[in-house]
Amino acid sequence: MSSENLTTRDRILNAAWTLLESNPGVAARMSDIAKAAGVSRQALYLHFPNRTELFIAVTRHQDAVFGVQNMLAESRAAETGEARLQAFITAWGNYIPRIFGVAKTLLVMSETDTDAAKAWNERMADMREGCAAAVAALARDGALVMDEREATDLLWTVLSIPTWEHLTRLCGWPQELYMSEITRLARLGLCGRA
Amino acid sequence: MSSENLTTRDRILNAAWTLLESNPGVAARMSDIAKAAGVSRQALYLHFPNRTELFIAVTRHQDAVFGVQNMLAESRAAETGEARLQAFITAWGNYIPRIFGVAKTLLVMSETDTDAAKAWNERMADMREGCAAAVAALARDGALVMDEREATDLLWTVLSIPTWEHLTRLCGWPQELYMSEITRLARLGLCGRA
DNA sequence: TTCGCTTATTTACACAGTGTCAATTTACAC
DNA sequence: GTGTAAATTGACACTGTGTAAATAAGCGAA
Repeated sequence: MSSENLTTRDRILNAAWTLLESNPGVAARMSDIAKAAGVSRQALYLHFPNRTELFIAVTRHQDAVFGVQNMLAESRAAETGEARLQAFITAWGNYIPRIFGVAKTLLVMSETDTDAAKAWNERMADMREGCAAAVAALARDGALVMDEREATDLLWTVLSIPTWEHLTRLCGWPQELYMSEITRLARLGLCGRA
Repeated sequence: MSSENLTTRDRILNAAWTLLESNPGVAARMSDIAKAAGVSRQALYLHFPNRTELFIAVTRHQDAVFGVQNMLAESRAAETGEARLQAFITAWGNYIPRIFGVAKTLLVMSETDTDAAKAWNERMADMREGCAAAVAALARDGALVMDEREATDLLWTVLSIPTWEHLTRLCGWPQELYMSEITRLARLGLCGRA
């Protein structure tokens, strides 16, 4: 997080990012973000209308920095349905830990803040698209043992952020174990075999 | 929710229960609870030290009213591991919708409130006991295709409240579909066959 | 240099909601 | 009646968000 030669806006985004990541689910205070960015609290409001919009901007910033689109390109290129499922799980499953802190905060805020909910839902709808595409590819191959719509819902749920949090944070699973078990579970659930 | 002939404490608990259930995840305001209970806001502090403790008391109240213990008795009585798993999933899976509103609120508060987190974790630890017992019964029967500890974690996650919320609230699955698919997924994941 | 524009700072304040306190009332038991 | 517990009333401190106004600093253009 080099803070030289950055616009004030970017320094604010980086400060918020760091704070959210260091305390997932807890909405950092505007004054703390300002202090971390080396800026007055009021300056935050010069760049973002309110705290929620600032946090939403951080998620967009993350997506831009990480290049989500490239990330999912491999998944789209896969030949068979099974390969596509595998690629999608790999891409998304390894993306979660990078965005977890900010995402969790937005998820918690969604409960009480409609703007946060809207941004969160859009993000999750995008993710669901990826699930639907993988499921459709499986169906095309005749590998799907259940209804396509329900299969998408199931995959969407198995790959959800709360599921990742439960297994890695609560159960203490290392990321590799999460990946292998989630992959096994998804294959079993959708195709009836691992 | 008959409100006659009840102690003030119980009227407060019922009012909080109703409010939390009607808006899951949103911590009702003390003034709203007081109004709903037909009592002054300050009266709440005569019976509960603070809002968190009030909400925790509501969950205990729910457990008492519903009789969780009886609920799990059938599960404990089952002969085979498969029967035990089935009974546990049935009992817990059908318990979730009854407690969801309050539980969700406590879960959200857990993020920022250590007392709420403590109460929530204890509750979830109890639930995990049930998972562990079912898994142990499966292992005794030689029906388990994976490590016992990991199997417990997996079942615990599949049966978690966020998973229920995702499938029934976000995906719109009716409770019956949730029950059948979760049962299938658990059997597949733990035993390798449905 | 000076003007004008943009950006940021400082200080102040309104507002919501929790939790605390003290004084007072209500109601019931003895 | 008197005493005691439960509840009410009204006030206040505290935290944190968002708004507002006045001021300062930097910078390009005339």
